[in-house]
Amino acid sequence: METPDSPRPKFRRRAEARPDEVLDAALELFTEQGYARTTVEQIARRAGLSKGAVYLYFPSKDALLEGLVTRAIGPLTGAAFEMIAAHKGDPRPVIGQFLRMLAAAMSDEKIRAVPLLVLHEAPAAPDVAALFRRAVLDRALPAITALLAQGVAGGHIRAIDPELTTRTIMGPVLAHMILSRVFGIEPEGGLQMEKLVENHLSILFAGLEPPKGDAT
Amino acid sequence: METPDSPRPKFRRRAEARPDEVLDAALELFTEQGYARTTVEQIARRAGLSKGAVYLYFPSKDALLEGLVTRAIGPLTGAAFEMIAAHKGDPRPVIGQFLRMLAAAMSDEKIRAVPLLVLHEAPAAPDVAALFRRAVLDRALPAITALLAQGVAGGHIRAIDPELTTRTIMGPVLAHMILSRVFGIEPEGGLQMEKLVENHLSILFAGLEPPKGDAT
DNA sequence: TGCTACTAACTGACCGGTCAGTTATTTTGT
DNA sequence: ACAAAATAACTGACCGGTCAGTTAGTAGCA
Repeated sequence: METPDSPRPKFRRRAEARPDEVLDAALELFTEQGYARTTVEQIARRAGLSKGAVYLYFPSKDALLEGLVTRAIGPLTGAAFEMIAAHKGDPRPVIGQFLRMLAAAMSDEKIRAVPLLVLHEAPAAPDVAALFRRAVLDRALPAITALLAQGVAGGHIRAIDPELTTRTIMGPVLAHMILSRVFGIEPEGGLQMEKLVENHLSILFAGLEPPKGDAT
Repeated sequence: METPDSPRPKFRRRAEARPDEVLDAALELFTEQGYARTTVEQIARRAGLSKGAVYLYFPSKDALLEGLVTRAIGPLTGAAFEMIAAHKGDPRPVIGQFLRMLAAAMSDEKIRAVPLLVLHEAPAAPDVAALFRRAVLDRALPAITALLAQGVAGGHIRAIDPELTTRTIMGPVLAHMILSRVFGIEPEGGLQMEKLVENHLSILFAGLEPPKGDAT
């Protein structure tokens, strides 16, 4: 967790961004081997440090995992989620934007590595899982649910269950990412996250089309 | 893996199903704590045995994990998958059947525990992940893809990408299961796997409806 | 029925290795 | 010279796997 910048170190022997370098190394190794099979010594070596130096920046191995998650969720502001939840009118364009953004993020290895890591280590690290959940899922899912409910109320989409439909919207992207990473399953010719999203959206939008003759 | 029945033991002190009991205990503990944090001693105790006795039935801790997966995928026959792939006509009823069956299976904790375990331990146990992949995913996904391709060719559904659409079909069920387990995220009032599937199918089927005026 | 011989099933102490975390010491920048 | 930064050697706990020995059941025989 704490990247100790508060007690600002007057100078640093080599770089100034040591904690970040350590986290980068840890993320790589955790991703390759999992948390339990990665030793602090390995992390230190990859970051170009000795084991002891790692403990200068992080109080424990667990703190590295926690630090990775807090670093990843840091940039997430509530603003985007609130915009989604507050949208009036046909929700589909917003859903499209959201999914394309999500897909773009999940195509970047550096970004998707953290959620996948949390996924793998959740049973052994429930605190970290809860942290991630609160920062990400507990904000994203209700926003989409509200968006859908508003769309149903306004007659812009069919009368589906807003909460369950969030799964229909996001599930394919998540599943695609997880299957490709965990089992190496990919369509011929790469991950094709963009094509997946477009194909999915075309089905989804058609499936949400309200029946002819209405408008509240 | 090997449950040694071949050299049939003339008699057994207590039950005959000791290896199964050990696997049950292992599955519970692996699910609760993850593989790495579970000790063989814990497994033995929960199965009502000593650690040494576990090694009478399984050559290593890894073999327990492998044994769980082989036990789980044993009942899977190729017949069901072949039936799906060979179906002629509108694929939607078959997709509905398939998803409802999948949902029912994933509602049973004993059944879904194994895929989730594989998911968590895949980076540390690539062999086991590959085993699961070959037995399950490499059979299910191509079957659905073939079913969809046939449906498109016959004009029963819209001209979507068959391979990518498998993700739209299965993703929500998988994501729902994973989110609920990993993060404890559930809709109000339980997992509602059945309701999720019905809601999903209604959107999906409408989204696959072919445009008016065709039929090959 | 009761005794002996036999063995499958099981136990728990132990060994060897690993690794998170600590500390005494050295290096480096100012 | 001094202190921050970093190191490398070390410690102690933990755990997978082994094995010599114990227990509880069966079989055969009288």
